[in-house]
Amino acid sequence: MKPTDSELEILHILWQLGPSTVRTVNDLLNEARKGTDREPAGYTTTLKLMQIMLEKGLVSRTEDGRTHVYASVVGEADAQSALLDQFVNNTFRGSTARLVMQALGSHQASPDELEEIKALIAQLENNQKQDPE
Amino acid sequence: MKPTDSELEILHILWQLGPSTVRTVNDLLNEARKGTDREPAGYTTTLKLMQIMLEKGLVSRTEDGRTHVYASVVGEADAQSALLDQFVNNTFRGSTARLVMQALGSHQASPDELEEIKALIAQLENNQKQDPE
DNA sequence: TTTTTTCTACGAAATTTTTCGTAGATATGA
DNA sequence: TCATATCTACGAAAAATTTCGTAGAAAAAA
Repeated sequence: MKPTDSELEILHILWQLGPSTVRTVNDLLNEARKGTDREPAGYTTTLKLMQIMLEKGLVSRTEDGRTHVYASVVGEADAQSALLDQFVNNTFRGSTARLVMQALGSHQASPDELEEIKALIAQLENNQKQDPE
Repeated sequence: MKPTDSELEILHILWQLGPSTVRTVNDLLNEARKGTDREPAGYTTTLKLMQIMLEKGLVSRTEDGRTHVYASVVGEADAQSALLDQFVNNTFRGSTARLVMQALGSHQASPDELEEIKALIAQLENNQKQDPE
């Protein structure tokens, strides 16, 4: 299921920190919002959001005494992959190549990053030759 | 300004068709929705959305007799670039490289597309050498 | 023990997005 | 002409998302 923007914000924190309490998530959330135009979120706001995410199955939780510890159900890479899929469809009409071109063209990647990407392409091409299904 | 999902759906049609009437947009919208799980949109729904987009400055319009002809104010590439920016920030914490890796890794690109991308990288590297600002 | 702090649950207000019904004007067809 | 179809404007309902206040339980501090 597709997380909303706020939900994604929380998932990021869970991915970074691993299983966390609402308090921790809320603190980091507001830390991250400093310097942006977003207002800090109240504690119960974050709590409510995480409860909703639990209902949706986006996160799981375990009890640790009185407090609840939440964890993301999906891994970061899987979620990114799914979101990327939707984004490519929505915004680039399904063309991965156009996305990549746009990304490399208008947003600078460092020489190191370019090297990494080149290496990946080389590897992909290799697989295609050796493993042509 | 950031278009909502529905607004983006309409922008896609305007980009494909160029300046269009509400009727045309609505027809294509519903055509495109066939086969998906989205319900077809009523005419006045699309009309209202496009009026709101006009207020927001996402589209412009001219009168052709009794009907209005709407056009996207931003070009597709510009819009994609802006959306990509947000998406990279939201979903990949700002790392273009990780986005590209993920895109190439889990979503297949054809050999031709890989060639294109390689060419682009070569060009970028060239520019970096010649034009080191 | 008493007060203060820190949790969760929950309802509901506020906001944003999406949908549509109705009214009135203009064109089109019988 | 007269009915029918097509358009815009507009208000407002419906749905989804975000925000927060309050209440009550449990823990921590005084």
